[in-house]
Amino acid sequence: MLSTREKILQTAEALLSEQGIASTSLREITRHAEVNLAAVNYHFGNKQQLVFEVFQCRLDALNNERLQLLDEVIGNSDKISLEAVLRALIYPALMLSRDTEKGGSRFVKLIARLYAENNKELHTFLANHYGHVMKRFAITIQTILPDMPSQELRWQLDFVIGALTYVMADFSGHFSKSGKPKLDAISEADRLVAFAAAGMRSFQPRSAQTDLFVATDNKTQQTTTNQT
Amino acid sequence: MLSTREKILQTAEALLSEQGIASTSLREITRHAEVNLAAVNYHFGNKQQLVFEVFQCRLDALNNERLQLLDEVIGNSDKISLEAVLRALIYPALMLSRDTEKGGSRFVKLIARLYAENNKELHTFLANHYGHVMKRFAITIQTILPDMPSQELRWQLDFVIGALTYVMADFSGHFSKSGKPKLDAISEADRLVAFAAAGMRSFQPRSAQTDLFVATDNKTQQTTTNQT
DNA sequence: GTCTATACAATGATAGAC
DNA sequence: GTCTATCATTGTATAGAC
Repeated sequence: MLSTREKILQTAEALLSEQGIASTSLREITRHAEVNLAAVNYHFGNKQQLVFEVFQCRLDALNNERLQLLDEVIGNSDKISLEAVLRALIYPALMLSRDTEKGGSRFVKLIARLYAENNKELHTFLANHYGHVMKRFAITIQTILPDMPSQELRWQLDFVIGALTYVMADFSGHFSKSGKPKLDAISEADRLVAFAAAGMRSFQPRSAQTDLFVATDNKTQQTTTNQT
Repeated sequence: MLSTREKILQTAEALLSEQGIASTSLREITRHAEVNLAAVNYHFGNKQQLVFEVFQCRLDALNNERLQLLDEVIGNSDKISLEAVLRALIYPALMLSRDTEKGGSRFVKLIARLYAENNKELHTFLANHYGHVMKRFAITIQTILPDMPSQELRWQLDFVIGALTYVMADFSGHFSKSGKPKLDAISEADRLVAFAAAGMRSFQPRSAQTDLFVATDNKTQQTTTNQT
């Protein structure tokens, strides 16, 4: 027999990721879980905390898988390829987002919903649970691309995470009326890996990079890089 | 004197993008706008429609600016550079997201919040208001990179839009406790343009692309491209 | 057509009994 | 730990004034 807390957590994950946060009432959750309404407040404090805890376990599992893959990549060869590292970052996430059996795809949509809330609590929450993972990836990549300033690397990692989040949440179809033929997770991940790797490798110290742009009469092209 | 409808729209934009959708009640909006609560339902039907209309004018302005820039790029030279095209896509959005004076940055956060709702109405809404813009960019890029299959181009454009959305909403700081020194919009846009251009140019027909990956025992690397 | 006052069901949250 | 009862607030709907 599951504890009241567990019953709430499992029911909440299913309902929240299926219907969204705002559209799922605590009463609906407790009714399906066959527990009392007040039990939510007793065990989790309020609705937001419940939502956080719902995906915390999933988030930890995802990041652990990423780190394990990264360890394998580092351990298996002394010359690490950039693609392999990016793969360790991207694959687990995209596989999870395409896994309908264990509810992974629903969970991913829940993450996307949470993203948009964009509040302070979520900020610190993500910093605590994602921060060390991103840092490890950044450090590893820096051994592969030693000429890239660490700040530049962080921006580029943001680009990659942004693109990943976007395709994970399946926003992709939004811009075409017809929709788009689905690709399997592997192919889609491979494409993103190749795209990201090329983008990262393209970096070269400022100067030769801006010639190609067509000039607009905006502010002058001041580009100060404060770091080596 | 502003019409009731206008007062609601302006107040709603400010409050919604500042506090989020769920946290802003219709009563708060009407109180600040000094109009009656029922006026919202009369003029907009319901809360969701109000939210849509709030950013519709902003969205149109953004896309018109993009298309105008694209026209300039196409008109000014017979050999169009990929960077210039991506710039027309990225610059207006990133400039808007960094414009605190005219409320652009707040508006951008509102977009990000809406993204996560991920409902059917928003899907068709975005298809109607973004679809033709993306199509024009895709067509233009295809003249620059004629060897890229149009499907591949759509995925890559999704990657770019994803990365753009991410940095626009300023999610960037989420993964580090310390935060990150802000860059001006121009520099950040230039970085994303260079990153995206390199990623797009990196495409080459399947086969030579997968060698570098570390093998996992997942599904075989089936990648069918049904389109030229 | 435009606006107002009012009512209603549902929600998240809490206090207190057991 | 669990439950009942209750609260203020929410989005929405309607009837009627101008």
